[in-house]
Amino acid sequence: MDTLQKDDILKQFPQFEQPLLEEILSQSTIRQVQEGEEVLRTGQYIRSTVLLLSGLLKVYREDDEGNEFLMYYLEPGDACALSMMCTARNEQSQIMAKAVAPSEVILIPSHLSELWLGKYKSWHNFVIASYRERFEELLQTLDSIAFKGLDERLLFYLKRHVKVSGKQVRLSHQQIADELNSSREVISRLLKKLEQTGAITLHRNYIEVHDLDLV
Amino acid sequence: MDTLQKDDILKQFPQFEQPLLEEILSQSTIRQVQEGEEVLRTGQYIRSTVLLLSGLLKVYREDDEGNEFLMYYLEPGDACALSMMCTARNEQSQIMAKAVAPSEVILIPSHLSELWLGKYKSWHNFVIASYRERFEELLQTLDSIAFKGLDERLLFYLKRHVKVSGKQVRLSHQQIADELNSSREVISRLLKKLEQTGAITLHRNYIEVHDLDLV
DNA sequence: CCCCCTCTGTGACATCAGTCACTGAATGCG
DNA sequence: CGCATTCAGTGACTGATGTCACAGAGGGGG
Repeated sequence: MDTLQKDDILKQFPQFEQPLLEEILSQSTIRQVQEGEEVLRTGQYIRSTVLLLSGLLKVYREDDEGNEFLMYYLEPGDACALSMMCTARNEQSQIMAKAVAPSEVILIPSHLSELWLGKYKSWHNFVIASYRERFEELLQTLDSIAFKGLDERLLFYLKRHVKVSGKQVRLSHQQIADELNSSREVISRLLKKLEQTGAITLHRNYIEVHDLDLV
Repeated sequence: MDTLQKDDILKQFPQFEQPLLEEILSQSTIRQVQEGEEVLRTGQYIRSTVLLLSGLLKVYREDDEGNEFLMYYLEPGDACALSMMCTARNEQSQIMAKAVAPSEVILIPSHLSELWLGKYKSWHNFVIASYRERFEELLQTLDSIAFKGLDERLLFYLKRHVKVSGKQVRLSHQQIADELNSSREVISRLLKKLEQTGAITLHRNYIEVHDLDLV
């Protein structure tokens, strides 16, 4: 069992040094997360760094009235950059993370992830790279909200979704509307227009994507 | 002169260890920046980590059509987190940074700032803290764009401006509109409304802020 | 002191997005 | 099979923001 887990981790995090992998195996816990389950909540204290072993997480922001918008997805091999930062100062999460598929996450106690920064070069590089990648993705999201109309944002959203989970987008219009902080009717109309261009085909509860770059 | 500079640095970065300060003094360059001058440009390769010694920088995003929006301000003692991250991989800047007042910046060659992460605990903490603070500010900006109407965003903008440069806001309506990616007429109207509540008084080329929390 | 240029104020209108009200279609369950 | 529930489609309306056109105010330089 242990060796199996080790292989799993190795596969997703091939860049880690051998001794680091050993430490991860012996010191961290692996948690199974169901689809729809929350991994991080806004306001929660963070005591672990979160690495994703399998599945898919969405990281999003939620305001006081329950509005939300998607920041980015985390795929196997990714880490929640925010959980690394909060960790260092024992602070509260500013974001929500929820499994959109059954997932396995590795929880590394804060003090270790902190310690490893100095101890393992590969860990240090991984943390810096994670910060940077998330920051960049966040900037892209920000751009699309700040500069683009809903039609382009929808395209951007669909492209990203296709990238992480394929051309069968299994989402209702309502779910999409939520993640874009919009309303169902509006999304329905825009999707209809997209269908008319031939880029997608609409079905109940899922969308078949053909080619979004045509548009 | 050297000792004067050292005192200056000490004053803004009291958390740095003595040997680190020595290295900064001997290895980095200090650059005077005029008001309006660009410190970082989108697309530019970054070879230095940027620390702000005096003055004020605004960090913002610009799209292909010249639209912009403000991400946050950097004050003396702050660092450009993005310049730290790009640095590590010799990558291109994703953002713009411009002096909004005459400023002095410290430019630290990338390889040193990288090296110091392992060498100086205080540097390491500083870098992590910078990442985190910028990320949080960016999230706030994002929230206001995603969830709030222009009226609230304007309030948020004014509050932030007051915090970094006082209650005499020396900006034209046009400049504010640019930083919020809006248009002058709209900002004029909203400011007028604010004036009617007594929160501010409008003048040519500047706004006198009384109390923004009244609103 | 006058002229010009920039900044500001304001009404009319256009456009995008959100809301409401309703219909019909697909699915699943008893 | 039939009903209930969820999902999707659509027209009418509203409100916020952006655009256009223009007027007036303030300040600085010749």
